[in-house]
Amino acid sequence: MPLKKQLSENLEDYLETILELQMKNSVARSKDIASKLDIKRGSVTGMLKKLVAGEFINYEPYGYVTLTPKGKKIASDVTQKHNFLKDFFLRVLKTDEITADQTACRMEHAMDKATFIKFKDFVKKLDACPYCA
Amino acid sequence: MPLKKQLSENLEDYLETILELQMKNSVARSKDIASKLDIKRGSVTGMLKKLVAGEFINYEPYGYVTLTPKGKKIASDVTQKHNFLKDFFLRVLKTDEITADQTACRMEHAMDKATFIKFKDFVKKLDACPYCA
DNA sequence: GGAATTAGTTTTGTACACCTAACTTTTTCT
DNA sequence: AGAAAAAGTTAGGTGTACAAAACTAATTCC
Repeated sequence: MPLKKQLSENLEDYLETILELQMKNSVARSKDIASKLDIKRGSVTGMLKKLVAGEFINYEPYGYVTLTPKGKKIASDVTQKHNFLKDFFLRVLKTDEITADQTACRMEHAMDKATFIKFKDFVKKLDACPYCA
Repeated sequence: MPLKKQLSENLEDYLETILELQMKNSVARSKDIASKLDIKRGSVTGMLKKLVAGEFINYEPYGYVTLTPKGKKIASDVTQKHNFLKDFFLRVLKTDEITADQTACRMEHAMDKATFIKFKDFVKKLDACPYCA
């Protein structure tokens, strides 16, 4: 299995979930990843192998999952996008919480870094606007 | 092949492309769909079958592709989202044309109807803002 | 410490969306 | 009309990501 440069949206979601679980529980367990992503445990095992192959996580059978620096970087970036987008939907567009979260979850993969930076600047300016706010 | 209620992002892209080709060339041809979506002709045939099965298009082997009312509705909705998002990236965030188009193409599937309406209202307000504009 | 429970793994199979290559139909051109 | 080119189809194969079910390892709890 050759090392891939670019991760699928899917694997990004795994990394995001792993980071979240690490934060909350200090370690990420296969079972919890499965339940967060709403998939079966058996499917997780296979995906973890891919993430190991790509050196995004450290993992040995029956062990805990931890992020490599490379994996952590990606997980952080995706999480940041997620939170920022969610906040925008919630606070600016005033959607409900669940929609905001779901939409952010799908969009976080669609926005490249440069566009995200521009978007952040835009929202910052917006928040300072006496008319729009 | 059972009729599916909800279309995959992929099939939405096909419908969007078919509409675009219909506009431009008055009819949509398999070859042009393939080249627009950057896939092989053989793959298009299979996807057209699915769209026929779901009653999103009219199509018979070696014939032209036309959208059913149902298919046209979806194609129009997606196209509208695409154009609006692209305009936002281009005009408000000031990204380059290609990035705007690509990002819109990925995001158009991620935004549900209600959120899109809120987003449109937001941009309208924004355009009227003396500070932000 | 050994049985029961829980967690993790493996295997087999499915669905989707694509490709290649060979084939057939249609169109074009002389 | 008939050959050549273009367009479309079919069949077989790939990779990704999932499920179900049987299996194995690890934990928990008397």
